[in-house]
Amino acid sequence: MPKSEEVHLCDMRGMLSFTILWLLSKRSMYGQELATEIGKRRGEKPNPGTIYPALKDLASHGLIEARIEGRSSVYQLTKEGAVSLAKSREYFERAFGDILLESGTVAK
Amino acid sequence: MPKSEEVHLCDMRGMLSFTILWLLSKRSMYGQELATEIGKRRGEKPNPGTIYPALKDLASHGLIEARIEGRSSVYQLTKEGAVSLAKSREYFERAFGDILLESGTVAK
DNA sequence: ATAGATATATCGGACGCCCAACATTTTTAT
DNA sequence: ATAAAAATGTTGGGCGTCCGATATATCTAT
Repeated sequence: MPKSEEVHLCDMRGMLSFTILWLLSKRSMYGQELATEIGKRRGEKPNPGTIYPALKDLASHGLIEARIEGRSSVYQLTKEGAVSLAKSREYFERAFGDILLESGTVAK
Repeated sequence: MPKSEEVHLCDMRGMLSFTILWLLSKRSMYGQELATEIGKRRGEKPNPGTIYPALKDLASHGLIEARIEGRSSVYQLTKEGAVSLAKSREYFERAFGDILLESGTVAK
């Protein structure tokens, strides 16, 4: 949304690290795979300059780790990452749970 | 979370404007009321330096408007604000809906 | 072998968010 | 009238996010 012609307000940027941890809790992925997956959710695929520094940061804090596989490096969640994800999700639910619930379209 | 002693990763900051618009769609509120309400969700009440600039910004873009009432100024959503909220919520649901759904604790 | 596609990576700049601290105005209590 | 409380507001700094541009290495066609 950032670069859109629209009134831009409510930018909704953020939660990148959280989303990455969540995606990696589903299955191991490499950078571009993550970017594509995030793009599905956001509408626009994040740039390399967005995704790789985020991965580097998460790795440097031990929340994810990479193993090289051919031309790409596949990331997977560590135990610490799983703990961090659980805590983050708890916070996320408390902060935004009812906003999503009330809106009907998420109806189960 | 920002100032916590914890490993701090997955900061989860953000979505302030979105949350404010959503709260104001429930009922009109003044600054400190909004701050308290946000504090319930986040765990910590945001500082004046966080909440007032955000309100000023939203008002300057016509998404909310204030009417002075005694010692406080009460904010309410404008039509433009309601439109912006609807769009933001749409985005929010697409980006994070399934993350919340899967986690059980939001079960309806 | 060469060209194109794929994936990773870094840099500069911008912006929203956020806090701590300080300051001001207005209401309320004594 | 004076003090305390409530609410608003500003300033300075830091951080995560994000883009556009640029660069490099590696696979895969031809």
